[in-house]
Amino acid sequence: MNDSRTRILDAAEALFAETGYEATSTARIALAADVPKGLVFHYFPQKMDVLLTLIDERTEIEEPCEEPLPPDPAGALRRLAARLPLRASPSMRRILFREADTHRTARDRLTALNRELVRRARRTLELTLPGARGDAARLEIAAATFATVLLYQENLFHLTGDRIDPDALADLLTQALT
Amino acid sequence: MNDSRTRILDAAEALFAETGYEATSTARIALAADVPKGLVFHYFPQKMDVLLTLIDERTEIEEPCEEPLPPDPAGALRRLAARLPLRASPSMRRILFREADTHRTARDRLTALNRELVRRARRTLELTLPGARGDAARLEIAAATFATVLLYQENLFHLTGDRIDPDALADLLTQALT
Amino acid sequence: MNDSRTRILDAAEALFAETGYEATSTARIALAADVPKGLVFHYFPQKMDVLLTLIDERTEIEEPCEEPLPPDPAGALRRLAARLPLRASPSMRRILFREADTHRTARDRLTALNRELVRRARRTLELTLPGARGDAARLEIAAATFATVLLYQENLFHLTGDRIDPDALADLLTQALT
Amino acid sequence: MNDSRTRILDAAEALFAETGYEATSTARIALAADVPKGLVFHYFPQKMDVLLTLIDERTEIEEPCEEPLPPDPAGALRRLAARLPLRASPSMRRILFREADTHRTARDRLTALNRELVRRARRTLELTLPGARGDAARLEIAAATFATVLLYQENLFHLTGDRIDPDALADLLTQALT
DNA sequence: AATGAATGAGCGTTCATTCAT
DNA sequence: AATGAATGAACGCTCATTCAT
Repeated sequence: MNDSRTRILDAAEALFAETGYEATSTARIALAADVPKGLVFHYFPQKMDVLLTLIDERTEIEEPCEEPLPPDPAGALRRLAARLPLRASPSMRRILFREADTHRTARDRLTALNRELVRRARRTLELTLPGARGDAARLEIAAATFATVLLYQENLFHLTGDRIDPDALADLLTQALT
Repeated sequence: MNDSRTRILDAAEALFAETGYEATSTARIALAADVPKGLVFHYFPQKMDVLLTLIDERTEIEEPCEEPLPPDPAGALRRLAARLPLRASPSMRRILFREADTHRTARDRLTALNRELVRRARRTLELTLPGARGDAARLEIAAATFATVLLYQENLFHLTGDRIDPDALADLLTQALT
Repeated sequence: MNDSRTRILDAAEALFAETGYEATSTARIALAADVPKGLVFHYFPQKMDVLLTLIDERTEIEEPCEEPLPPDPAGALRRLAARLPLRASPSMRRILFREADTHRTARDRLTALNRELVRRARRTLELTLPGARGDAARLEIAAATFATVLLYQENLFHLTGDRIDPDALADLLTQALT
Repeated sequence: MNDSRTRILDAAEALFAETGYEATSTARIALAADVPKGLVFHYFPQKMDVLLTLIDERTEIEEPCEEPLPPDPAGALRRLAARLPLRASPSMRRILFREADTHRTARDRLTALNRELVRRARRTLELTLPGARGDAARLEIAAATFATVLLYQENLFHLTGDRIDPDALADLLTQALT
């Protein structure tokens, strides 16, 4: 069965997140996965394929679910934060951010994610704050700010040990727009 | 004179920014700097010393200058954004962000920058919005958000081509707190 | 049936001829033959067995046929050239020549071919030039030369695009001996 | 000094001749040369460069020396055989022949050599056998035959253990043309 | 007979680092 | 201070071969 393949991906995910793609050798991956070195290349002909497969199989941007929004804007934004449309472990997020700088596939995925996040935040605000629709520019800034903070949460936490509470940020931005 | 040393650092800065620290060999640095391979190790006994030296000599977090603040909060925040207290070339910024994830020195420098940014934003808001001092938590969120956006702006631009206008964000956050 | 076995040998023959035995992997053979990798080793327990089998089954040195010789020596030599007693495809000939340098089996086969060629040329000359039998040494040189040219013709053509016309060579050597 | 480089080339020459280029690992070369593995790549960035360098530096087609020819054609051909215009050890000749089949550089060198040999043999015969100049075709065959035998001497010897005496061949061909 | 996952030795190559000069 | 040959560990990857099914 695909036990070995999964173990290789698990090990790679952990090691890439911890030390980065370049600094992680295929031998270390095999060791951590407890498989022989050659097997890594049986499943992933090139080392890069391990990274691409991780991004492909372990980050997914969810379809927007169109269930009714909470009527209040802060509540709606809070729900967006809670259901960040990126199904990916913290490890995968770090990998995505780190490798986006040098690997197109990671960059493309991250770009798409950012775009989607902004789009949803904007839409949420438009629907729940009909009065603010007049000031499109302000609304856009708020959406982009919200997306940025959500996106870089993981990185920031790694830097400072602190997180910005998305709920509090949602409240703050809502207040700014009303 | 120290022409060679400077050329080595210049070359390393460009290469680290472009391909990352791990993927840049000392031989390539020497080649790009047009110095013999051995000379790199004359000035920097370990490859890591090149990175440390770059961070040490080419990124600097400015001392808080205590010149009088503009009286209005939005104006004061705007000035903070315009004078991001990080003296570093675009290349050095990319290096700092990229390597912060895996190299302590870069992380420490970036952590310090973030901390300083938050501190200044908080201080600015406290001084210009005396009425808001009562709600320390909200003020903190606003400061942290402002710092985060400033910090990751460069990254985001590299990803998406869009920037969040810091002035507009300053306005938005000010409004939220009043 | 033995469809797979034949396809493996066909693929190996083409690949060995094109890239050489050493530079052809069993995996490539399996791929070209459109059979699973494991099957190659089912039929040929070692990679070398593929080469040995090819030489064994696809090169054959013909038995000397003792049909009456043309009476004139040049005509007789010409017929020998026209019926080079090696039944083998162009691919197999290239394999034989190339691998003879390093693999005993190929060398043995090629040695046998050369010996047979010399033997026939000598015999032809002896029978058709009874007067020349006195000078065995010259006759031997002529026979060996004829054999060499026939043997390396293919190689030379591959190199230079030129062929030595065996008929003309037969004429020339005959004249030298009369 | 270049002691190591020479030892690497010496070792490679012997091993390539014995086992062929593909079947000779760089590790074996280093071992035989008694240098560390890494040094091979210091001098020859790619394994192929070892072969190319050998061909470049250790096979040389000499300029035709225009000293007066012996007046008799057989003597002149004999001298050509004795001074085969290829300065190359027996090892290098085997390498040249073997790798010519798959490596363009070796093929080009061998082609040039063959062409030059034929040219000289033709010229020698033309000068010493003015009467034969009328029959250019026969003269060409004789020259090509002589060149072929000289070229493949080494290979033939490896196959059969026998050599064709070039002097005797020179005599034979001369006789054929007179 | 047929399959493809598994194995580990070995390959060509890279590389940070050392060191004699 | 400056140089480039030397070094050997480690890298990504290939490969013939095995084996359970």
